Amino acid sequence: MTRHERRPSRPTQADIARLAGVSQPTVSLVLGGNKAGVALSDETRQRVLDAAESLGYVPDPIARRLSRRTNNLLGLYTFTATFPTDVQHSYYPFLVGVEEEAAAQGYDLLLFTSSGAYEGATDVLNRVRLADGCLFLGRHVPEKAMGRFLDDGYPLVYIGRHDELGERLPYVGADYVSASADVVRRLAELGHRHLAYVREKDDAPASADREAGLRSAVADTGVRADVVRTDGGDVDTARLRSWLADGVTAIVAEETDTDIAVTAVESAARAGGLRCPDDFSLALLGDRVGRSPGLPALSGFAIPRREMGRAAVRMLTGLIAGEPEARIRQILGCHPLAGETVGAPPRPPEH
Amino acid sequence: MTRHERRPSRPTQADIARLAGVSQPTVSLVLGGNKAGVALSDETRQRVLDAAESLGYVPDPIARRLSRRTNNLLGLYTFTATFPTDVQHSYYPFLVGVEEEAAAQGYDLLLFTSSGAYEGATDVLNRVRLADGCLFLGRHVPEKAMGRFLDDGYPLVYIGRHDELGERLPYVGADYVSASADVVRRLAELGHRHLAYVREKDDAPASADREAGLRSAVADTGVRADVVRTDGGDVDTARLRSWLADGVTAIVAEETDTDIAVTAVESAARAGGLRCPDDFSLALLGDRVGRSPGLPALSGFAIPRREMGRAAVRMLTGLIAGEPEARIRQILGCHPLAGETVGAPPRPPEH
DNA sequence: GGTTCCCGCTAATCCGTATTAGTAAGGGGA
DNA sequence: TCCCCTTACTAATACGGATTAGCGGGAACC
Repeated sequence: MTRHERRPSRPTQADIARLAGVSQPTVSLVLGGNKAGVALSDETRQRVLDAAESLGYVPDPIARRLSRRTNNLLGLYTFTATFPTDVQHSYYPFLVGVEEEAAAQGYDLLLFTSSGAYEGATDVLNRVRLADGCLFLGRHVPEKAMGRFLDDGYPLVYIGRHDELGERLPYVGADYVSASADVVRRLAELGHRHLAYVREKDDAPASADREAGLRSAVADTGVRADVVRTDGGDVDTARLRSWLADGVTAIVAEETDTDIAVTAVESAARAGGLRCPDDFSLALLGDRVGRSPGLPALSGFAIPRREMGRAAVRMLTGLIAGEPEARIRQILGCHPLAGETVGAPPRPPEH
Repeated sequence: MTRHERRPSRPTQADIARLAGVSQPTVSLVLGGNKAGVALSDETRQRVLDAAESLGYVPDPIARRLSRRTNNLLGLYTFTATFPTDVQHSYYPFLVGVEEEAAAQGYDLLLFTSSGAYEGATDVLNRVRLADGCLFLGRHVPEKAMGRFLDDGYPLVYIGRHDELGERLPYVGADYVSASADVVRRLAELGHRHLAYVREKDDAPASADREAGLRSAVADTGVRADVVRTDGGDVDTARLRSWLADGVTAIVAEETDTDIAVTAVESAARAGGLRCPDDFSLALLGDRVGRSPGLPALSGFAIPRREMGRAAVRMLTGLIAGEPEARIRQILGCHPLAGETVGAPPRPPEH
C-alpha cells in the first residue's frame, strides 16, 4: 500500500490508453512514431493524440531508457576534484572540449570524482558503469579496475597517453616526446650547453615521455642535462644558485597538473632575486593554463587540451557504438610557445 | 531475437542470482540492505555478496530510479555551456561549491546543458528527470517547463533569485539589493552627485534587484542616476565623453554572466584614453571572477558564489528528502570590494 | 465456399530493480 | 500425529514504455 499512495503523478501511456479506449502499446506506437510500421488507422491515431494532449502527457525518460538499455550518459572520472578551487587548473580546458563534443553528440555528462574517497575504493570506480562509457583524467591508471573494465568490454578512454595496460587502454594523448625535444633543441641553438631538468618524483607516462624527448635531444645536441627529481620542498634558492655556479644556464621544468616542479623553481628564483632570462633561462615542458597576472609567460609548448577533450569524446562514442575498427590510441601534436623566460645564456659558452 | 544479441552488458541481479543459486529478489534484498526485515541466512547473504563482487555488479540507476524513484544523482542544468570557453566565466565558482557539497552528501553530479539545443525544446529539459533533483543556473526561467516540474513535485532549486513563478520556485540568491545600494552610497560619500548606470537591455531578477538597490540609494542620498540600457554596441568613447561633459563623475555597471555592460565601458574608456578613477570612477554591481591580468581590480561587491552553490545543494537534498518545513528561498549577503577604480570625483562638486 | 491476405489492433514480454504476499521445509508442543 | 510457528526464501507484481508475435474480421481471389 505504501508506495502506491503517491497517486497524483504524471499521466502515463496507460492513462492515455484508458481515455482513448485503446491499449497501452497502441499509445506507445502512436507517440513513438511507429518505426516498426504497424498498421494504425488515422482515427485511432488522432484519438490517442487528443487524449495525450488533453492529459498533458510527457514521456518518462527513465522508463524509456530502461527499455533502450542505454542512457545517453558519458562518465567523466577525475581523480581529483572536477572543479578545482584553483581556476587556473589545467584540467579545465579538457573539460571545455569534452563538454562541447558531448553536447554535439547528444550525450550528457556524469561527473565522478574520487577526491575525498578512500584510496582504491573500487565501488567508487564501479559507479562509473552507470554511464554508457567513461573518460578518465589523471596521471595514473588504477590497473586492476581498468583491466576489469576492459575485460568486460566497458567503453572507456583515457585523456593522456598510458601504457600501463599494454596496448589495451584506449587514450588520446599529446606528443610530449617531440615537443620536449624541441624545447631542448631551441635552448641548444641559443647556446645553452648545460641544463638542469626538474621533474616530479612521481613516475607517470606523461613524465616518461617528456624525459624521453629531453634525453633524445640531449643526445642529438651534445648538451649536458642533469635530471633532478623533486617534491617541491627540496628546491630552494641555495640549490638553484649552486646549479648556476656549476655552469647550468637553463632550467627545464616538467609540467604536471600540480606544477610542483616549475612552482618550486620560480619561488626559489624570486626569493633569491634571480630573473629569467637574465640570470638563467627557464623552460616548461608544457604550458600554464590561464597564466597568472604577476608571472611572466613561460617558454614551453602548448598542449591542445581542448582538442584532446573533443577527440576523446569522439573515440568514446565510437567505442560505445561498437565501431568495428575504432582507432584506440591517438596522439595530438603540441606547438611551441616562445614565452619570455628563455634567452641566450648569461655568459657565452666557452669554446 | 534482435535486441537480445547485445550480450556483453553489465551484470544484473539476475546474473548474480544465477551464480549464487538464489532468486533475483533475494539478491535485491541482500544488496538493498533488506530494510523490510525479511529473514535471510548469513550463508546465503555471503554467497550473494561474493557473487556480486566477482561479477563487478553495479546497480543500474535507471532501473532503480524506475522502481525506487531515487538514484543519488543531482542534476545541474545550465542554459549555456557548463564549461564556458572563457575560463573567467562567473559560473565557475558556483560549480566549485556545488561539487563540494554534492560530494559531501554522497551525490554524483549529472551535467545538462541546453547549449546547442533548439529554443524552447521541452524534451531537452525533461532529461533532467533522470536525476533525483536538479539545480538550475541561468538568468531566466522557462516558466512553462519549471511550472510543470513544480506541479509534478520534482525537486529543483535555482541558483539566483527568481520570482517568475511567484513564491513557488525554490532558490538560493544573493542580496544584490543591499550590496548595490551600498555601492551607490559609497560613491555619494566620496562626493559623486551624478551617476550613469549602465545595464543590459535584457530583464531578469538579477538586474531588477541591482537596479532597485541603486534606486533606493539614489533616493536616500539625493544623487542623480541616469539609467542606460545597452547591448554593448552602443556605448562608445563619444557617448562616454558626452556623459562626462554632462557632469557624470561615476559610472556604475551591472555585472552579468556576459559582463556586456562593464566590458563596453572599459573598452570605450581605453579607446578614449580615459582612466579610472582619475577621469571618472567606475563601479561594478558585482565582481569579476578571476580578474584578468591587464585590467585593474574593479570596485564593487563580492558575490558568495561558492557558498551559494553549497547552499543550493543543501536545499535540494532537503527537498529530495522531503523535509517537511524546508526553507525554499534563501538570500546570502555580499561583501564590499574596495577595488582600484573608484575615487573622489575629478572636480569637486559645486555647492 | 473455402483459402489467402491484409488491416488494425492487442497480448505478451522485456528492460533491471524493489516490494509484498505467500509457500515450502523444519521444529516444537500438545 | 496433527497443528502451528518460525525460518528462509521465492512468486508475483509494479514501475513506464518499447517491441514483436499473433489474433479476429473482412475483403479478395480461385
